[in-house]
Amino acid sequence: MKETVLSRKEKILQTALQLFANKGYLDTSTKEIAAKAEVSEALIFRHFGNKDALLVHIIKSGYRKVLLHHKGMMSYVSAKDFLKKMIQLPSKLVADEPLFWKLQERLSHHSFSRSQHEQFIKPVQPVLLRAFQELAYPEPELETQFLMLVIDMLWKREACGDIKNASELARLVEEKYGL
Amino acid sequence: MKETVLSRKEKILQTALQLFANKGYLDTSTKEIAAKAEVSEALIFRHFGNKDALLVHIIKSGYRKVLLHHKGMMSYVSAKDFLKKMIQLPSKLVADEPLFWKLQERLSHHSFSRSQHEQFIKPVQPVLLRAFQELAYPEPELETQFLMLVIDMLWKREACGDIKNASELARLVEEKYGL
Amino acid sequence: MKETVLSRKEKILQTALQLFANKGYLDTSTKEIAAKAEVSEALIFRHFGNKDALLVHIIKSGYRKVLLHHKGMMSYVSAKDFLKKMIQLPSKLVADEPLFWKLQERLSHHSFSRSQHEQFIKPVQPVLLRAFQELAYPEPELETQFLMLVIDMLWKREACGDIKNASELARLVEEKYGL
Amino acid sequence: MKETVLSRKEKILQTALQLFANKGYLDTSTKEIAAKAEVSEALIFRHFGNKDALLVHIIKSGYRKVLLHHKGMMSYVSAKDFLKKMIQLPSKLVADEPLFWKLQERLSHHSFSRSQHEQFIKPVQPVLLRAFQELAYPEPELETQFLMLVIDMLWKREACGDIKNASELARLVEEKYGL
DNA sequence: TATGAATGAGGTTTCATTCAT
DNA sequence: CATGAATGAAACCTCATTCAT
Repeated sequence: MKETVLSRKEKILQTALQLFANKGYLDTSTKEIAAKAEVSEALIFRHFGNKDALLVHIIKSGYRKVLLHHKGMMSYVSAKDFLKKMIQLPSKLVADEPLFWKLQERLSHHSFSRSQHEQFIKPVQPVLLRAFQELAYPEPELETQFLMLVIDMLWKREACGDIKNASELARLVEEKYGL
Repeated sequence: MKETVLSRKEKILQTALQLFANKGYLDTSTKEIAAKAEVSEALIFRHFGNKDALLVHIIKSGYRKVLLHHKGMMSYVSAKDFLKKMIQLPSKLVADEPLFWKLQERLSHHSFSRSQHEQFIKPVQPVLLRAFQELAYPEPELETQFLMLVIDMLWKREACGDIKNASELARLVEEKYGL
Repeated sequence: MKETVLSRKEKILQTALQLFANKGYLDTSTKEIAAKAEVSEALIFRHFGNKDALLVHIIKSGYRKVLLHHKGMMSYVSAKDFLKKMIQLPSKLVADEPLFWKLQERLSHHSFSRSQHEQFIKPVQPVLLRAFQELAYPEPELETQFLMLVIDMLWKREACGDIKNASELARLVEEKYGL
Repeated sequence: MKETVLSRKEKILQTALQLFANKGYLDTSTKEIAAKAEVSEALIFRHFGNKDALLVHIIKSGYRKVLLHHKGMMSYVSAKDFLKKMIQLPSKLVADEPLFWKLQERLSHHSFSRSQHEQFIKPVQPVLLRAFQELAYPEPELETQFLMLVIDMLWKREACGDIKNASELARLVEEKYGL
C-alpha cells in the first residue's frame, strides 16, 4: 500500500469522506473531522468555507474521478456487450471507490448529491434503450427503466456491504438477459 | 376520509411520522414536532421518554399495523401464486402506509429499524426458496436473494415517489418469472 | 429604592440594556449577559430568538415606555411654551431612562434604532415649525432644523455623561429664543 | 483627480479607513480589509502589529494631516472673525477629509480617538472664551461650552451625510451671533 | 395529563493573529 | 517585503432533555 504524505487539505477531504460515509453527514461533527485529521477545526473552514461546501467538494471531485476512470463506459460495441458492461458496472464502481459510493448511498436525499448522480447516470439511459430495441424486446422503455433500477440497487447494496456474492448476482442477471 | 379526533399522544405520533418521513429523523427537532402537533415539547418526553424512543415506538407500531394488514401474505397456495403476491407486495405496502414506508426507506442505516424490517421480511425467504425449488430454477438460493433485493428496491423507490408506473413494472417482473 | 424580584426574562432585559449601553452591542457577548444575569445562555435565545431580536425588544419596549411617560409632550399651549418644553425635553428623557438613552446614543448607526427614533421625534417637527412661524421667525424651517439638531445633541451628550450643567445650558438656549 | 500608485502600506491604510468609516471598526474584519486592498492578511500585521494599532495609526495620521491643513485655524484677527471661522470649520473639515471625520464620528466611544480629538479641539476653547468676553457676552464660559457643542454636532452630522444644507445652517448660526 | 421555564452540552462558524518560507 | 498555511479562542445559536407546578 502506498504511503503518501497528504497535504492537510487532502487529509481533511479523506477523513471527512471516511466519516461521512461511515456515520453519515449529520452525525459527523467538524470537530470530529478535525480531530481525526489531526488538524485544527478552523482549517476546515479556511479551506472549504463551511461544512456543506466540504461535502459538495467531496461529491464533485468524487464524480470527477469516477468519470475519468470510467470514460469508456459508454462505448457501444454491441447490444449484448453493452448490457453486460452495465450489469458489471456496480461492482467495478464500488471496488474502485468504496467509500465514495457508500457516501453516495447515504446521500440519496441530499439534493446536490442526487443531481450529480443523475448527471452521471443519465447518459446511460438512451444507450440502454437502443440496446433493448436492437435486441427486439417488446417493451424497451420499461426494460430500460427496470434495468436501471436494478443497477442502482446493486451499487447501493454493494457499497453498504450488504452483498457478499456480487459476481454471482451479476452472472444471474446476465443470464436473465441471455448474455 | 375519516375525521377522527386524535388524542394528544396519537397526534404526536402522526406528526412525528410525517416529519421524520419527509425531512429525516436528525433534521426534525422535537420543537418542530411539538409545534406542528400543537402540543408542548415536554409532552413528547412525558409520553415517550426521549426522541429515539419516539422513533422506536413509531417503527414498532408501524410494523404491527403492517403485519395485521398483511397476515395472509405468507399463505402459500402455489409457487407461481406466491411469487406473484411477493412481486405485488411493494405496491400494496406503500399504498397502505405511504409515510411509514417513506420513513423506513430513510432509516436504512438505523439499527433498530433495520432489525425490525429483517424480522418482518425474513419469513419470506424460505418460502420464496421453496417456490423457486418447486419451479425447478437451477439456482434457487441465488434467485431468492435477487428477488428479495428487487422487492426491497421496489418498495423503497415507490415510497420515495420515484416510480410512477408501479403496476407496469410489477407486470414486467411477473413476466420475467413466467407468471 | 424598590427591590423588586425580577422574572428571569426581565433580568435578562435589564442586564442586556446595561451592558449594551455601557460597552456597546457588539462588544457584549450573550455569554456575558447570561453570566451577569445569572441565567443560562440558552435562556436568552429561548426568550428572544437571537441577539439582535433581544436588542430590538429592548429598543421597542424602551420607546413604548418613553411614549407613555411623555404623552403630553406634544400638547401645544403657546409657541413659547412649546419651545421651552422641547428645550427641556432632553434632560427629562435622560433623567427618566438614563441607560436607555445611553444605548440609543450608541446605536446611531443601527438601522432599526434610527427608524424607531425618527418615528418618535418626527411629530415634533411640524409643531416646532408652527411655533417659529407664530413667533414670526424669518426662516422657520431652518430654525426648526437647527433646534431639532440641538435637542438631539443635548440628549446624546447628556446620556453619555458629557454634560454636567444641563440645566444651565437649557437656560442659555431658552434665553437665545427669548423664553 | 490625482491617480497615484499607492504603496501596499498606503493601500491598506486607505482601504481600512474606508471600511472602518462606512461599516464600523468592529464590523470590519482584517480579512475584508486585506481582500479589498488586494493584499495578504498577514501584511496588515507585519505593517501595523495588530488591528487596533492599525486604527490608531489611521487616527494619528488623520489628525496630523488635519492639523497641517488647518494650521491658521487659531489665528485671531478679531472676535467676530474668529467666531465666524469656528462656525464654518465643520464644513471645511468634512469637505477636506470626509472619510476621516465619518470614522471619527463612529469612534466617539473609542478612548484613543476621543483623547486625540480633545487634544485637537481643546486649544479652541480659551480663544473662544476670549472672543465671547471681548464681545461682552454675560456668560462667556457657558456660551463657549454651547458653541463648542454646536460645532461638534455640526461636523458629526455633516460627516454622516445627515445635513444637506450645511452652508445655510452655518449662516443661521452666524446670524444668531450677530456675525 | 400537560406545560412553561430552564439548562448543559455541543454545533458551526468567524476572528485576529502567528509562523515558516 | 510579502504571503499561504495554520490555529486558539470565542462568538452565536440549537438541541434534547429535566423539573416544578
